[in-house]
Amino acid sequence: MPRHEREQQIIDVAVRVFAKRGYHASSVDEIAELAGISKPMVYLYLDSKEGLFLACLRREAARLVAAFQEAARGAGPAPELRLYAGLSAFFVFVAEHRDSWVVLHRQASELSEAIAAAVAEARRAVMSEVASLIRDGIRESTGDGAIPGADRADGADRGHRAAQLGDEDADFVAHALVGAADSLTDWMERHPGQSPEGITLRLMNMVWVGMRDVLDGKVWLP
Amino acid sequence: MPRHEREQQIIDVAVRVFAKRGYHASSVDEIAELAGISKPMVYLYLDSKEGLFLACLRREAARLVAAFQEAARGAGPAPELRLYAGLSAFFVFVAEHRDSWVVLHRQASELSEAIAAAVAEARRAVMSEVASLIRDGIRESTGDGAIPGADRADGADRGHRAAQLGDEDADFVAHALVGAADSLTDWMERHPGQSPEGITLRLMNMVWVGMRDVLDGKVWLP
Amino acid sequence: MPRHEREQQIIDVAVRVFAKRGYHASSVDEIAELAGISKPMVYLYLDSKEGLFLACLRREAARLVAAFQEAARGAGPAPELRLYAGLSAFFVFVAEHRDSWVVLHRQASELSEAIAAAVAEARRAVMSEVASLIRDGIRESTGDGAIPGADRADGADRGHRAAQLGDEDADFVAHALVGAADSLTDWMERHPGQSPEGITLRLMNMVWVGMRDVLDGKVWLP
Amino acid sequence: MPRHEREQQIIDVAVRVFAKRGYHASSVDEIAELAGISKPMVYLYLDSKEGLFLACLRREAARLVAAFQEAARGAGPAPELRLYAGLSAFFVFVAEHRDSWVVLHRQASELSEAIAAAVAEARRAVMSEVASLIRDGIRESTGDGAIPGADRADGADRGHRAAQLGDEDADFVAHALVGAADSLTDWMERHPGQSPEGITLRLMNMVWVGMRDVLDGKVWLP
DNA sequence: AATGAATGAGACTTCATTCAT
DNA sequence: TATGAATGAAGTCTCATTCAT
Repeated sequence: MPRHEREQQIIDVAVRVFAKRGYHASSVDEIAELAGISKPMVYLYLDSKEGLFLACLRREAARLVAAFQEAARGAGPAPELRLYAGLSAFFVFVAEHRDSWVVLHRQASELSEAIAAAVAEARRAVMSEVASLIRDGIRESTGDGAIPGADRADGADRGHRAAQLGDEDADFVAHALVGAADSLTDWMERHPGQSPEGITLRLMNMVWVGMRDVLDGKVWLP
Repeated sequence: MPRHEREQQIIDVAVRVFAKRGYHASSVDEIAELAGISKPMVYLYLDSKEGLFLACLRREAARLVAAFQEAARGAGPAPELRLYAGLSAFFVFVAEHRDSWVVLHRQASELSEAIAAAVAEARRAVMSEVASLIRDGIRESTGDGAIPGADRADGADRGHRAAQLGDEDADFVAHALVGAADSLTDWMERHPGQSPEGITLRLMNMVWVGMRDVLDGKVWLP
Repeated sequence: MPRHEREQQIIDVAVRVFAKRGYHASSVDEIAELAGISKPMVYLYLDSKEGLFLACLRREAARLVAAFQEAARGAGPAPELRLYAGLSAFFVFVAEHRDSWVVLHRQASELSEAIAAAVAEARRAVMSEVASLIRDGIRESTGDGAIPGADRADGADRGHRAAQLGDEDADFVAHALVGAADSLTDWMERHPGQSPEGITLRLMNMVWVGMRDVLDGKVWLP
Repeated sequence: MPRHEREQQIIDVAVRVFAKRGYHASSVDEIAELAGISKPMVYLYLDSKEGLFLACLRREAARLVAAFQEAARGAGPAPELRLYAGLSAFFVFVAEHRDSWVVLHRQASELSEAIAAAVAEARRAVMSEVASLIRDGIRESTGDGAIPGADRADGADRGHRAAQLGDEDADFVAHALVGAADSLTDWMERHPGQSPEGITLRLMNMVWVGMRDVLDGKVWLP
C-alpha cells in the first residue's frame, strides 16, 4: 500500500479514537490495531503520538476552513450572505464530522506546546476568515448606506460610527460569533431536530442584526 | 493544620494544576508537591485523583454561579440589568480566576463517566443561570411592552412571537451568550486595556439588542 | 483501661482480622478501628504489625497446646486414651476457635523470619506432645504385652520389633497424625454434622490400629 | 525468544518466588528481575499478578496430578498397589518440586476470590485422585473378599460395613492421607536418608492396614 | 514495507510507621 | 493514656517508544 494512502488511513482511525477518548486516554496501541497495522508502522509514518495528533489536527482544521471558505465564496458578494453561508457550512461540518470537531475543539489545555500552538493556529485561521467577512460587512453597511435584506432608518452619524468601528471591533464580533457558534454545537447536539441552517439563521439574527443596530446608533446602556 | 483548611489548600493548588495541564496530564505527585504536603495526605482528604478533580469542579462551579447570582440579584428587578450585572461578574470572575474557568469549561472528552457527568452538571448550572435571566427578559419584554433603555416601534404581533420564543430559545441564546463570553475572554487577554464592564456592554449591545429586534419582528433572512 | 486488658482486647480483634484476611492483607488501620482505639496505641502496646501477629500466634498456640494437654492429662494413664482425648480436644478447639486455628495454620510461607520461627515452634510443641504419647503407647504396647481395647494374637518377636521402633518412628507417626488431623479440619468444615469425637474416633481407628498391627508384625508389602 | 517459552520461563521463576514469599509478599518486580526480563513483559504475557499466580497454580497442579495418575496407572489393577505407586510419586514429586507443592498447598487465606477458588479447585483435583483410589480399594476389599498381601480372618458382616463405608469415608481417608503425606514432607526433610518409597511404605502400613482392619470389624473404642 | 518482542519511565494508590500535642 | 496529622517506601499496572529480524 502506497505511503500516502496508509498515512490517511491511520489518520482516519486516529481522529475517531482521539475524538472518542481524548488525547491522553488514547493509546497508540489501540489506533494501530484499529488501523490494522503494527505499531512500528505508525511511528514510521507519523513519528510519534504527538506527530500523529498534529497530523489529525492539521487535516481536520484544513477541511473545516475549506468548507467555510468554499461556502462563503460560493455565496456571492454580499458579506452577510457570505457569512451566513460560511456559518451554515460550519454547522453542517460539525454535524457531519463530529469527530473532527471534537478533535479540534476542547483539547486545548493539557497538550504539549506544539499541539497547543497548532490548535491556536487553527482557531486563528477560522477567526480570521470570520473577522474578514465582518469587516467587509461593517464597511459595506456604513459605506454604501444599504444593508440588503433588512429595512432600517438611516442614522445621521453613521460615517462617524463606522470610523470608530475599526478592525478591533470586527475582531471583537468575530470572537463573539465564533465562541457562540462553538458553544451552539453543544446545543445542536441536544436538539437533534434542528437543522444547521436554522441554527445559523437564529445566530445571524441575534448577532448581525444587533451589530447593525449598533452601527445605526441604537446603543443600549445600563 | 486543621483538616478543612488543608483540604481547601489542596484544592487551590489542584485547580491551578488541572487548569494548566488538564486532567490526565496532571499528576497527583505534582499537586502534592506544590501544596507542600505528601501524596498520602491528598488521598486521605480527597480519596482519589477523581475525587480531587470533582472537589475542584464543585467548588469552582459554586463560586462562579454565586458570583453571577449575587451580581444579578444586586442589580434590581430589570432582567436586562440583571443580565448585564451577571455577565459583568462573569467576565470579572473569568479574568480573575482564569484557572477556575478552564477547569469548568475546557476539559476534554477523556474523562471518566463520573467526572464527565460532574462537568456536564457544572456547565449546566452556569448555563441555567444565564438562561433563566434571558427567559425573564423575553417575558418582560413581550409582557409589558416596554424594554427600558431603548426606543423602538411596537410590533403588532409581539405576543405571538413571544409565544414562539419559549424556553428552548432562551437556552439557545444562553448557549450563544456563554460561548461568546467564553471566547471573548481570549479577546480580553489580547486587549488588556479593556475593562470587563466595557466588554459586557459591547456584548449586551450585540446580543440583547439583536434579540429584542427579533422579538420586535425585525427578522433577517438570507 | 489497664494495659494488659487493652492488649488482650487488641489481640482479640487482631486474631479475627488476621484469620479473615491473612497477614499481608490485614491492615493495622482496620485492626485499630475495630478495636475502637487509635493506631498509635496499637504500636505503643504491640510495637509493630509483626509484634502484633506474634502476640496473636503465641497466645493462640498456647491455648491450643493447653487444651490438648489438659484433655490428655485428664484422661487417665492409658496412652491411647490420652491420645484420643488430646486429639478430641484438638478437633473441638479447631471447631470452636476457627480463627485461632486459621492464624496458626497456613500462614507459614510469606512471613518474616521471626514469624516463621514462631509458627514452627508452635507446630513443634504440638508435635512433641503427640509424639510423646505415641512413644508411650508403643512402649506400653510392647512392654506389658497388652493393648487394651482390642484383641490380638501375640507375635513372638514383639520385643525385637519394639527395639526397632524407636523415637524416630514415634516422630514419624506423630507427623502423619498431626498432618492428618490438620487436613481433616478441612473435611470437618465440609461435613458440619460430624462431631469432633466422631472424627477422632475414625482417625484413631485408622492410625492407631494400623500402628498396632505393624507392631504385631502384620507388614504390608507391595 | 518465542512467546510460549518465555511464558514458561516466567512461570518457573514465579513458582519459586511465590513459594518462598507467598502471594502478597511476592512482588512482580522481583519475579521479572529474576526472570531476566522487564516488568511489562510479565504483564503482556500473564495479564496481572493474579493471572500469573493462576498460571503457576494450574501448571503445578496439572503436573502433580499427572505424576500421581501416571504412576498409579502404571502400577497394575490392584488399588492398593496403585495407591502405593501414586503416593510414592507424590512424595517424589514433593521432594523434587517442593516449591510446586508449597504453591499448591500452603497459600494463606488472604487471596482474592478468584485465586482462592483456583487453589481450592487444585487441591480438590489432587484429593479426588486419592479418594478415587481409596474408594476402589474399599470396594475391591469388600467385594471379592480378598485383600492380597495380608492374611486376615473374614468378618461375617463385611458387606454391611462396606455399605456404611461410602464415598464420604473414602474422602475422609483421602484427607487424612494427603494431610499425613503433606506433613511427612517435613519429616522427610529432617531425615534425608529416607527414600520416598520407604516413607510411602510406612505410611501405607499405617493407614492401609488400619483401614482394612476397620473393614474387618476390628473397631477400636475408647 | 513490516512486525513480534522488549523496555524505561512514570502513573495512581496503599500501608506501616511516627511526630506533636 | 491517647490521638489527629503526616509521610517514606513500595506495589501494581500502562504507555510511548525502539530494536532485531
